[in-house]
Amino acid sequence: MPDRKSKTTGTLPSPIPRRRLGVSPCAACDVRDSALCAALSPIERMRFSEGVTILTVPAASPLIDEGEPDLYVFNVVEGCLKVYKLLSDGRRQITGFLFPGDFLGLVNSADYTCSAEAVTETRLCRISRKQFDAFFDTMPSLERRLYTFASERIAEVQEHMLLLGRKTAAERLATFLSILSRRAAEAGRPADVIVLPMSRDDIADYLGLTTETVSRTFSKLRKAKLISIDKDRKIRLLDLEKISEIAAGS
Amino acid sequence: MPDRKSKTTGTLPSPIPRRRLGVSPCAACDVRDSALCAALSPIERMRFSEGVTILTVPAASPLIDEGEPDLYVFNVVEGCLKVYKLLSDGRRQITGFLFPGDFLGLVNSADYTCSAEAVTETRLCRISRKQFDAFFDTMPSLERRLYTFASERIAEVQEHMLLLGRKTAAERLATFLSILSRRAAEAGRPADVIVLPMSRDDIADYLGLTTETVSRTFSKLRKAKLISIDKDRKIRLLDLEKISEIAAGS
DNA sequence: CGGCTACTTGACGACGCTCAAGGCTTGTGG
DNA sequence: CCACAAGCCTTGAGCGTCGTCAAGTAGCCG
Repeated sequence: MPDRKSKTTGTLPSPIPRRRLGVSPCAACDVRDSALCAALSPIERMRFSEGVTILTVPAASPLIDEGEPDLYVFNVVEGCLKVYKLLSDGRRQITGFLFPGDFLGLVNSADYTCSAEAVTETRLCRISRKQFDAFFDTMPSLERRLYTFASERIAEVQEHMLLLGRKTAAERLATFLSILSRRAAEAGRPADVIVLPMSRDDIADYLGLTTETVSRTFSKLRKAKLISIDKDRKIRLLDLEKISEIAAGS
Repeated sequence: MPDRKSKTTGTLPSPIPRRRLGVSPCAACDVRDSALCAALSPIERMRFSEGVTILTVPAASPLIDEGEPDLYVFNVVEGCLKVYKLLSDGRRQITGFLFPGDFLGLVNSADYTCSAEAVTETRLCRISRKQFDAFFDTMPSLERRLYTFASERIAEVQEHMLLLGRKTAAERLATFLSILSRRAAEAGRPADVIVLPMSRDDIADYLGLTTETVSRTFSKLRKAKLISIDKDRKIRLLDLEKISEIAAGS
């Protein structure tokens, strides 16, 4: 317990200074208009921000472990997280990757139902579950938005269940690339260039495959001239339409 | 569209008479204390019930189709539904089975994101999405409970993603049996006897397997003396502990 | 009784996994 | 600046689990 705590919260550098200055950390937040907090009025956001701590988690560091008490919820401000479940023998299923604007804490139970770990260095804003829940009573718009997030999340995981249960390796990877392409476009970046922050291992555990199969399938897509693979895990989508078709099950 | 409507709502027998009698259909509802409606006060329930229609869907009849406008939400009163997604070539993933007390409509988007079909003859209470949403504004407890349902649902599908992505056939089936056993116990029935309302095909599409594999795996569990298979899809769990162990990944 | 559907079982094959080796990049220390 | 180690990724060979195809059985209903 003590060493775990040092691992998860060991690197909280700047938040207190910021608050001491009387400036809400939310004021300069990059994701405040897309994240959960977009539901808050300026005054509400001010109140909200009093409970908020900004923390930075280095790449490959654990943030939460399944089974631990659900003490905090998080907004991702910058970077990338992976959320996953483990079997006792080490088999792992990554249930999702979280990017800026995403909320970690939709499942509200006594203990965390998943583990989470930083993929790249990740900046988060954190608030205690207790405080967060308390805001509900006075801010119905927050609860509404939280429900909207949960609803969208359920739609997403339904798609992912279809992928895991019924799609081939090529279809899975094509789906993965399509999703990231769409997210890139939504973030205002080009839809045909994708930077993968995560390793082949992570992709495999997200898609229910092995590293080797992911690697082979990348090669297959490359040889079919559907993608090109640059340095630094950068993928160029050469035929977005065809990739979408494969993703949908040809 | 017209013929679909006749299929989904073609068998609506009793609701209007009931309302005419001035008796809320909720008054005699079997699931009103476990379903979403448990969040409502008697007065609220009265108001709520004015918008409610009870309908009965025969076994194997479609209720909603993915892509159709999201016009209604449902509570299952009696029976069993399957909710699923299809690929264009017919591959199917059942994302869940719904039983009495379960809510159909957690995903709130313009169109249905899944199809649903009755497994056995199913009694449902239906309300228009529009009316349902309108209740939120005046009944915060309803929204709170809806969020609770969504939260629990997300926890469930995370488990199911682990199953689909990482578990073996035997582990999947053992997990399925464990879940149904727990539900039976929660409903006050013995935990070691399970009646499967759904076909082997449905189980296969829920677990990401084929009928044949499901059948073979049932046989394997039977030969290992972990279960016995009676008539009428009745399964006796002979070693609940061992089944749970297998479900968890041995 | 015949036909239908659901389920079971067998034989075979394929897709993806396991095991293994090798290449490439990155960081570190001599 | 280079040598070396450690990861990460790729590729190959062989295997196994589960899918496919097919036949057979059992229960149900007209």
